[in-house]
Amino acid sequence: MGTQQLESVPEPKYWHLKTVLSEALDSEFSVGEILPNERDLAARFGVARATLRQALEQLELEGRLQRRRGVGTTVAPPRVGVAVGTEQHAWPGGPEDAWQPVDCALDAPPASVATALETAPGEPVHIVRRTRMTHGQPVAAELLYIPQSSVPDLSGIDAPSGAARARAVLRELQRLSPEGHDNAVELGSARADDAKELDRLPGAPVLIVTTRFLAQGRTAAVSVATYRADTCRLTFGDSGNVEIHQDPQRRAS
Amino acid sequence: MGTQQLESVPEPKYWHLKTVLSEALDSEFSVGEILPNERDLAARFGVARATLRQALEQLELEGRLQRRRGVGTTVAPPRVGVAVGTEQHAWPGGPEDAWQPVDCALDAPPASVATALETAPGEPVHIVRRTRMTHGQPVAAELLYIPQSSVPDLSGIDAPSGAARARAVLRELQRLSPEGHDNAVELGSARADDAKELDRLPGAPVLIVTTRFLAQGRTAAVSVATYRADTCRLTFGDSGNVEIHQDPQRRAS
DNA sequence: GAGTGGTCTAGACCACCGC
DNA sequence: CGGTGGTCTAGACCACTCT
Repeated sequence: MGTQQLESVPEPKYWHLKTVLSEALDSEFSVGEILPNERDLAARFGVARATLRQALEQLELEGRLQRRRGVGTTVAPPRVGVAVGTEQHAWPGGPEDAWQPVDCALDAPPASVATALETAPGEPVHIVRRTRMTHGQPVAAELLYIPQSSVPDLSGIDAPSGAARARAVLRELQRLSPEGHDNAVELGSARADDAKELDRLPGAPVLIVTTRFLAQGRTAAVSVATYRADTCRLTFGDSGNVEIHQDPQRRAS
Repeated sequence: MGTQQLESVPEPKYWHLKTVLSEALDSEFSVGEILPNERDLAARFGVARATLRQALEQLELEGRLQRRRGVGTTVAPPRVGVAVGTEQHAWPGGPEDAWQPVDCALDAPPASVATALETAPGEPVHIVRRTRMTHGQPVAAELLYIPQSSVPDLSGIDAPSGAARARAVLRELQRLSPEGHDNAVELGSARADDAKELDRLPGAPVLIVTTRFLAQGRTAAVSVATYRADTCRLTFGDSGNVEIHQDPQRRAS
């Protein structure tokens, strides 16, 4: 055997590519800059386009790149921190609520939500659609499930649907006395309708935050929010509003 | 043109495939069951293997499937809920700590961690490696960064490294009075070493939980934990230990 | 050794964007 | 209309696991 084994543990090409590109991004590119197109990049590295794309996909997953069909691949800005589970998000419709109501309907929720709400399967509940913006960009789409028993005094509302009715439902929900909430975070892929609102393609990776809102000893509402995984870092501030900004003289009073 | 357009809005094949497979998983398969191999499945649906794999990848991302090289594709069990940011995880080395110390070293942390710890760039800190198990399976790997100033009385410890030293460092860390902590969650891909510990391939999707532990008005330690995104659902219990178990007679005293 | 999923190639065409 | 990323094909070989 005159040939020599170049790598005893050969790492995949796309993995090596990803490393090389990642270092190039750090040193030779700045945020917003446009990369060469995929065909050129593939040729430059001597690999098939599919292999290059595998590397780009991972870098996009990690929030390093942003790719848009018909436009090109750009260097992504650092992920934005989005507060979840604090006052900002504490109770739907509250004064510091970061969500914008979009629509409202009355329909049967998914089985898993019905279980959490302790409603009968197929029993219709209020479904409020909301979106959340940060820095002018949509970062999350939400479905808020509110059983009719949580907002009993809704008879006087004339708006049958739309944002006006959504606001009315949230206002009624405010009358309950909050007893807390809990969250769960998991990875998912964007449904077609969420993808549209988030300005992404269907199937894009998203962080799904499920929140149960508690009042009067039971679950008063359930929220299923899908956040763009490429651009968002979800923050859970359990220790007050601690800022990371460099401000060495800052001190609690 | 005698041909007829089958779909005026043609959704991608892999997307349709994913839907069909997802429904089949619900109705015709049970947890742990082995699916036909990729070549057979692709032939059965009349698509290339790469296209089928695109659908399988998404289903794996959503936690519906589990694929293992050399073995096959199986139906995944529901994601396990993993408590983060509660007493279970509150302070490293505490009585209800879910983590197992593995190793300990003294080295310079990444720049971002150094900033959070307010240490000089390049200044070595204790780096404790830990793993977290649930139901006998590894679900997370962690690097805990502890500045030397947080554990000043470590001179009497003889173990220079290894799990014994890790436990000693954690014990010293316990002497500080905790003032809280905050978390951030984002999507990432597994580094080679983490992937090995998590029994996954490098690049597998992971949920990265960054935790700052506060004591004496400063950041006493920083934890960077990578959770398997396919099998884990991270839970943040902000409302006490509310159980989901059906127990209608349960009531707070 | 047989069978599985993982990687890689060299093409092709499509959907979308901006000019 | 030209250029971009997104989808898809039909192969090939490799790394791994199990028997």
